Amino acid sequence: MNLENTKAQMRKGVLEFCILSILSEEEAYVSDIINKMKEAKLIVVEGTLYPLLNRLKNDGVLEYRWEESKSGPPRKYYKITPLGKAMLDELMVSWNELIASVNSIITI
Amino acid sequence: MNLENTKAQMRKGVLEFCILSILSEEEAYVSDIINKMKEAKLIVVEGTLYPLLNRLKNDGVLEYRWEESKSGPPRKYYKITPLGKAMLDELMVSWNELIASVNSIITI
DNA sequence: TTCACTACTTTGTATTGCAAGGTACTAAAA
DNA sequence: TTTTAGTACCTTGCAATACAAAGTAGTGAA
Repeated sequence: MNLENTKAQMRKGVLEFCILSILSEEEAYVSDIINKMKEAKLIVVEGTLYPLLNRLKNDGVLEYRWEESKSGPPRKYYKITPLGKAMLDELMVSWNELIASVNSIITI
Repeated sequence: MNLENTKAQMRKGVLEFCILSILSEEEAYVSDIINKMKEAKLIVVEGTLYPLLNRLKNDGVLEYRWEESKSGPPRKYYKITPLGKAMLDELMVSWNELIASVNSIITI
């Protein structure tokens, strides 16, 4: 048995979807995102997030701006692009379809 | 944008959960599983399934028996073990928690 | 100038889904 | 008998990616 592993797989599956969703509400930098995910009981760490955000930026679904901070180095604030919004809309559909699919399996 | 990729990630996340769920209902061999997943609109292929079933067997959550076939080589029929049932129960909880988590994020 | 804190970045590893190709069994066709 | 078709199981190699861990660099206080 490897419960934690399988649970982690589930969590990973919705990672991008959740991050796009968070950034569709308001700008955020990495620590903000980690905290918001944590509030929703979804643990995610720096080493995961930086490459992921970069990937999403390269895909054109996110963009960022630098902002000075009073307590340390400047921060990269990410926000969603119109293309990202479109993708989020489609992922919302996919997420609901996935729930329906899983539901149809577990209620045989 | 890389929608198909992200959708695939979501699907992967629930793969083990769905397979355990299917095998908790009745024995099945690989083609059965592929077909049942397809009915639920979840595509999965041989190359994914064989290593996965083996992994789950090694974890003690699945077991199998051979059965002769009239139309070809013998088939490996998999079914869930008591340990697998226990895991499935926990995954069911995790799945519902994940839905709640994602829900709390997308309805900010 | 040293330390603590914060933030961004990179490297290395392990997992794993999947395409593609391989082996082997049965039975029917040539 | 040999070939072909169909079915089923298995393996190899690759690419994606989450994550731990270590690195770089900015600010301000001790």
